[in-house]
Amino acid sequence: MADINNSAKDSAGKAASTSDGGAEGSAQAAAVRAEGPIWDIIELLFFAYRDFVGDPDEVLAKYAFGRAHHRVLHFVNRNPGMKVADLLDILNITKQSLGRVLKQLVDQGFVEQKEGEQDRRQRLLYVTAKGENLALKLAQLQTERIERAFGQLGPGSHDTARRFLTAMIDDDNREGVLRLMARADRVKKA
Amino acid sequence: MADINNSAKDSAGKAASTSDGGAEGSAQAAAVRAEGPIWDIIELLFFAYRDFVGDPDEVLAKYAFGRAHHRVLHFVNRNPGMKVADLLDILNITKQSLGRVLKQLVDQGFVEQKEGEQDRRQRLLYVTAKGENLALKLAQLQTERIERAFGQLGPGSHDTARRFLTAMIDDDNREGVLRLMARADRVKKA
DNA sequence: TATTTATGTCAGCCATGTTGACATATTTTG
DNA sequence: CAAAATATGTCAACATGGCTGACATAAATA
Repeated sequence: MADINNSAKDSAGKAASTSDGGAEGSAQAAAVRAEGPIWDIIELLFFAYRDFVGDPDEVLAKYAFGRAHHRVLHFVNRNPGMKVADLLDILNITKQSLGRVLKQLVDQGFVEQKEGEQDRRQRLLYVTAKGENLALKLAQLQTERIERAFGQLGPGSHDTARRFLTAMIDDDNREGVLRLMARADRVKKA
Repeated sequence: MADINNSAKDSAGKAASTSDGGAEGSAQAAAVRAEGPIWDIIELLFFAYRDFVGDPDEVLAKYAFGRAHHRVLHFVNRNPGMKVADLLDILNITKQSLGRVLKQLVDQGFVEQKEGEQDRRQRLLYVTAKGENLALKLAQLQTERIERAFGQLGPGSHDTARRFLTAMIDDDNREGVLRLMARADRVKKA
């Protein structure tokens, strides 16, 4: 409630919404809406994401790294042995852009590249111990925020958050993302 | 900048309270987890947000605008009559950075500035009809994605998404954001 | 052998963030 | 009222991290 559905209904105050009358939830989603932007989610995504990615910034600054380094470090840590081309696909940037930050990470000993065994053209990417350390430190900051959020919400919030975010991904990309994540978990376990 | 206040402490859920027995919520979050990053949410936030902000890009490109323009246009549309200083606070950028994109939006007739009535130093910001048009077009794209997501999830998903995202905002920023959003809704209705 | 593939690199452009210094008009204050 | 504070704008310079285009190299593959 709070906003949208210009249906003249009021909403006023009521900040974080407590339990809310359950009735309108379904009616609103299926029938009532259908007109006017969903301002609350649009704006909350902006603010939530801003704070979420803001956490690691101070730490990164100490290494003279930016968010680009963070993204690279994150995915290499999560997918050890990945190809440069895979990383490019995930990040959706050009190899020139990647090259810059990757070179810094390699030069400073956070990431290393190993020649592929079957295909020696490949430079498979791995984090060093130092790199894993930093990746974990950054992930921990973000995890604390997520846990604070889950702590404020009820049980099952992890699952609903995951389902919501998953549904927000491009239809023709969702499977790929989920496969990537599943594979990362598998590899990490080994 | 921006920065957080983290500190791993605080969790006492207030503000978003769940309505039901909060006991298990906190127990689960505090006791059961407590080790290892929450990789899935971290990564899903990355991918979901990437697709979410990616939608408007094509449209913006037609006007030779970028995401910076989008953000300005969005908040001015949502908060007509806001001061430049307010916008700077929300966007968390310098006035020089804002100045560039704002000037373009004004020059091209998407935003206009009016002298404040009580305080004539202020340049209050308003979208023009043209500006509102574009803002709505962009918001509509994002709304469609959100609706697709809600359609895939059950009823009540709007509410749970809102609560999750709200809880992800900095503790010492949440109230301000909610106040801003509530005020925007009020003004729009008038 | 010829071609394609995986990767890297040089050079330069663009968008958008930053700092610092300063200008101008207006409001507030001592 | 004069002085200080405030709201905004602007000039100049710089950093980061995107981009394109062109080209180089080694290795796999046809």
